[in-house]
Amino acid sequence: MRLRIRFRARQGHLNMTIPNPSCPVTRFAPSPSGHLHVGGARTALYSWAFARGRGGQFIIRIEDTDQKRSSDAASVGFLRDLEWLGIRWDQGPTFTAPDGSVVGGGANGSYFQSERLEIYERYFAQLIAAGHAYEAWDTTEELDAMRKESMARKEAFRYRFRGLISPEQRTQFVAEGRTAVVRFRTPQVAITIKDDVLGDATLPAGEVDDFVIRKKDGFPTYHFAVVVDDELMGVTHVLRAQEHFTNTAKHIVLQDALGFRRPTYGHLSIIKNPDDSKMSKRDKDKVLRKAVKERSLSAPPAGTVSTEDWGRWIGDDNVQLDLEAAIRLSEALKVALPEINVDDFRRSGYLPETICNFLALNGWSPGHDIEKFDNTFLCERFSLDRVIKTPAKFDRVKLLAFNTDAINAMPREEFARRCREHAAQFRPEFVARFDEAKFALLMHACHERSKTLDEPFRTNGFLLVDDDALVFADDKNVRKALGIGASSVDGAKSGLDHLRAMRSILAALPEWTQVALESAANAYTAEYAAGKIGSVAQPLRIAVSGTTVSPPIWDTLVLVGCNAALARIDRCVAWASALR
RNA sequence: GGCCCCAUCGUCUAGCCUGGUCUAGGACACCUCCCUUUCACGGAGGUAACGAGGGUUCGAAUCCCUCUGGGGUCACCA
Repeated sequence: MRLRIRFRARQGHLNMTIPNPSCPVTRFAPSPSGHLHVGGARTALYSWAFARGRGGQFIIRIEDTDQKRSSDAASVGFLRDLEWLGIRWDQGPTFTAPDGSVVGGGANGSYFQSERLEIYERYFAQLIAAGHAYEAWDTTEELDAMRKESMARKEAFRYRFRGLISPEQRTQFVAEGRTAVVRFRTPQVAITIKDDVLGDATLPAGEVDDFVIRKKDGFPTYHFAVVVDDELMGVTHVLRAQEHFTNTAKHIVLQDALGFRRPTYGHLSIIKNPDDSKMSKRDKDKVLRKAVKERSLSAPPAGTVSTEDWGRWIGDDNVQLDLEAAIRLSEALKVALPEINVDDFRRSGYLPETICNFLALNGWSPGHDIEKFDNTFLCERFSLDRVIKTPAKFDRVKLLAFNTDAINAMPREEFARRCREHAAQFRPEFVARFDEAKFALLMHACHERSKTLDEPFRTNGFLLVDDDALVFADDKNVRKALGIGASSVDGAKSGLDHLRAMRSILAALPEWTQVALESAANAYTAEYAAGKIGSVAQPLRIAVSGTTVSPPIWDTLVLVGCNAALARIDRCVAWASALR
């Protein structure tokens, strides 16, 4: 059995760290396809906090044994998202953080499974020599047929050892062009899984079949690689998604056959969507596929997805569109993409510390009605016995409330600084449009009413449009504020009348500042609007922003600027006059 | 379907292990009122849960059993 794969790196993997039993070693081991989603982020957070709070080590390992689905870009994305959340690894792929510090490295590398093939080979050989594993030559078609047969008998298909083949038979298979996989010869005994979250569970004998440990392409399967690497990297505690719970039996029999130690396991319940479906990294694609199907589209809308990508994507439900393409397609199809990935939440302006806090609370609680805490507190207090066993729904509304609280509690300068960083990445048009002072004013004006770092930009698009291009909303609120369609009571002035009057007053102002604007408006209001500032402010707001919602009006007027404000008022007066 | 796991307000959860202090606490959402130049924030109230049925016990959200409901898993994916 000789591998034809070239090893990319092989440094360091013989230096095995002997863990101090009092210091736990945990790991987060994503497979690099798609993006880090909130479920994975929570697993990473718990694993990190568990090790950190106990003076242990936290490892990142990239499980890229599926050549078809793994990508380097995804690996980098995972690392970036983790680092952004404040989850830093003691060992793992090296990564340069935005602040310039380097995370990762370590003596137990490589931390990419695709670079550890040589190691796995040794253990395959060990297992085969001991009679714990054997070559199996079945073709995919043969296996499918066996599965079908089992299904017809209403039984679960379980592959069993079917006796050693003769050397002649083996030669024959090779001549036919067949390639063998290696299967583990699972002992037919009951297996007890010890789990610090779910408690212990015993699988009856015969539940686990002779599963594949080495694929045709020479790569180990997940089960094999995870067992070998956890042992070699000295992992003491494995926290992972509940979908792996039954798999643990496979890992246990493998560990026993290999003479490895058993880590302590903790399986975390899944995180669900509000509609009870499983929250998955494929949810966005699911939404898009549904929309495509409903519209019976046979080709991608122009400018969204390349024909090649489209074909691949349509042909295989496991294929995910990259984010940019997904966003373009969602806009073309007019459907909203659910926020699933850490990256989605960052784009939407959520704070990493809030995400961590909220994620931690989704499945764990410190007790005593404590809800708001930081990662330091989490590390100090996190324990497996307080992890919830039941699946939880991810409540974006509550997350937003947490984010709002965190933003409101932030010092003004910090809010401005972080918004600017956000804008630099996601809203460059605002950075380009405003000078330092005006940008600061926008931040100040929006701070207390912002729920995310993105909100000052998302809600104030009117600041960017040309005066000629501003669209005035023709809705109930606008009509009411302008007095359109209403008959005058006792000769009182309408909002539109106030707007016309204020136009002249504003045009004559010696300086365009909040103080000057406000005092001029107050003076006018006292005399002509019975002191009701709202009846004057709202028409102005509509004129410069197009709607009845904007930051505080005097700030808004300064942000828009004198000339633009007057031009907009003129346009608004003309527009509203025509409405009557 | 086989196997495994789970079960408190609409949602996230505290309480359960070590039965009484639980006429079940907090948070988000929702409703009412107040504040207010819009939106948002904020303030004061309010509605709202132990899945069902059996036990055990003086006493059960807490312990046991059954049912029901939910989840996970049965790949050469992880």
